Amino acid sequence: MPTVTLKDVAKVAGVSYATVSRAISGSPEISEETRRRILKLCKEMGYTPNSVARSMVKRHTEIMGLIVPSLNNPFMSELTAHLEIYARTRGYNLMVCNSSYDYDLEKEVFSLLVGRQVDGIIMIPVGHESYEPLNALTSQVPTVFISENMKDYPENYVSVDNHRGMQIATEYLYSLGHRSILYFGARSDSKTHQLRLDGYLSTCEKLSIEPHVLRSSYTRSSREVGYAMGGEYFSRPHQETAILCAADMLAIGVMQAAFEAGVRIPKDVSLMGFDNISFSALPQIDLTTVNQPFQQMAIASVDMLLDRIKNPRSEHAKLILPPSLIVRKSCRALGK
Amino acid sequence: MPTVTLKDVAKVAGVSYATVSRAISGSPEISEETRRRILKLCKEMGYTPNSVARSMVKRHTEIMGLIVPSLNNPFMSELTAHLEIYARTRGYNLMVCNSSYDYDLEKEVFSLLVGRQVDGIIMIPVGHESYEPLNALTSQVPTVFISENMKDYPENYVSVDNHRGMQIATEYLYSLGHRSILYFGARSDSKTHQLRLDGYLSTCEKLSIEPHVLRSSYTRSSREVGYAMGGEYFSRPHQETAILCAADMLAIGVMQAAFEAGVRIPKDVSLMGFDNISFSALPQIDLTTVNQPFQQMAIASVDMLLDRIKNPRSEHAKLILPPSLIVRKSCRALGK
DNA sequence: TACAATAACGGAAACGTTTACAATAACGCT
DNA sequence: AGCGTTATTGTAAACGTTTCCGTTATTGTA
Repeated sequence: MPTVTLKDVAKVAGVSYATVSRAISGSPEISEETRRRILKLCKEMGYTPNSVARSMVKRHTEIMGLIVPSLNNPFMSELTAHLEIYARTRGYNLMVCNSSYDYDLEKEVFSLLVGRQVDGIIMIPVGHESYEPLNALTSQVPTVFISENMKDYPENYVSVDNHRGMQIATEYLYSLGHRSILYFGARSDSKTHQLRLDGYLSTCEKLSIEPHVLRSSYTRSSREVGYAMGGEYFSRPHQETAILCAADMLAIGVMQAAFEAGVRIPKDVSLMGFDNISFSALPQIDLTTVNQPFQQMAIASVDMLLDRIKNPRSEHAKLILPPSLIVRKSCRALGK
Repeated sequence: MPTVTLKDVAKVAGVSYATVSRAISGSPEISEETRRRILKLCKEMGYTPNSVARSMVKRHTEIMGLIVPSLNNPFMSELTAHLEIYARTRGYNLMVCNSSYDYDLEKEVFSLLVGRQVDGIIMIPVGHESYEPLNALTSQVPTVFISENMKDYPENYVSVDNHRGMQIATEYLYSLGHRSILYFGARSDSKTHQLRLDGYLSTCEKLSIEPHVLRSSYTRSSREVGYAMGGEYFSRPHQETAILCAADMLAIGVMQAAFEAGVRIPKDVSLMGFDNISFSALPQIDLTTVNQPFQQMAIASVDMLLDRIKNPRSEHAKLILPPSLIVRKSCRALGK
């Protein structure tokens, strides 16, 4: 409890505390002999540098803020794990905040984090129509988004190629013989979902098949939403042979609704997701989906942020990672 | 980028910066008039208090450290979410670290966090035989564990009553007519798993049925481990009518193995888990299990930590929350 | 009117570091 | 011997707050 400081060490070492500081910081302007002596003393006295004091003078904290809408969603938590682990290898700790899918809360925690003097912020934004209101915030501290961003407000972000991903998915379904494909999406106020929808729509056009879109009034792609949408859909007459969901969680909810409605997957209807969260690999779920390269995204995000911290005045950066198809058992080929 | 400080505000307000400080901190020794004037000015100038500087003089950071073995496990991530949200309502931010189930890494990040001057640490420990090696660490900063702790080294912790939970589970299976119950557990070097096993064992004895225990050589209760254990089990002759798993993730893995081995749940064998992670409610899984009250545990943990921060010299505290039975569809009653 | 009490504010120290600058010592060179 | 270098160390300022203490102005009281 009685924390030992630089001064304490200096006192018993009989040197000035600048010397002690130099010993620990690995400064060259100190003799090897005294360095060893002091380092040994530090160990003995149980000295740990106070990084708050250090941050005070160095003007940076070596802390990154992370804002996520939720941690219950495996997509977020898996990403968070990668983020934290990689950031730590680069000497940064993560201060994590839930925005709970709340737009105001998101802004609030953002400000909170800049007050905390984080060196930068990584943010998985809740769905926004526009990023404009965030600009006042992001000008305060280097920020990178994980997810697409509005074109009219270029910012730094890394993302999977959502448009391409849905194209891949749609084409896959088409190649299986499906001509009537229903798209299940959340409300499109998020750029991510807009791009996914566009990917589907444009591919339909290219393939000359008619698009069918069902969009939830909710903005979140949760299991509950998928369950509700699926329930309603299956309770009415329907003729689509495949359902393409904007997110795995949605698909898992749909699967649940299908199960309860007695429609079998993939026998009666094929089902695809997007994200490739770990649970979609469960044999009971076994969802064919589009992969997001989580770890790559995490690494790219912190690298990008690091870059912007070093070089805040640089051009806005973006990195769009390629998605890939993960074939499992939730889709079947249509006999003619 | 040119951050505005107290002094800047003071300068344009024409007061000393002590006055500005008083205005924001809500000190009584300032006139309402100047306070309003200064607060308005702060808004205009976009001043945000530097909490690093504040921490420097106040000697606390209002930051809690959180150490978890993993975030991929829904048990951890759900808990983490609750922890963060509740801590924030109490004015604390969370610095999250993965120990990656690595004993040495756990100690390393612990030290890292105390260097960061966190006011306290909440820790979900990787399984330990003994907490003794941690004592050197926990003496440095108030710590509360989530999970049972060694009896010989009393520490602060909150936990679900693991013993009682397994007792409930075993009795439930018994009440369904099962007399031959297999216990699937991870290697027992964690107190949690020890207590769960004991709960099973003692209940077997009470009920006069013979216990059957299969323990993994791995310490983690992951889906992969459950899958491997289940695969091996189902590939040999077996006669147990029910399998009781030490954790939901384990059970989900077993379920996968059962599926592939052609054994149907609950028709051929009943299956129970422990934890009640959100995914166990999926209709495709629908696992009967024992509930851990996540939110209660989260709230209790930060309250307990807050308490110890205020009062470091107090008695060690512990809180054991009652588990409850969650009946779903993975167990069936045995006809005689 | 004089004086004590109080309200409002300013000055300055302190928190534990880093670092620019100054100081000293040791050394090599001419 | 004197001087410039260099290596090593010390001194002190700075980072942005909070807070103790002192000062001034204002008010109330006798």
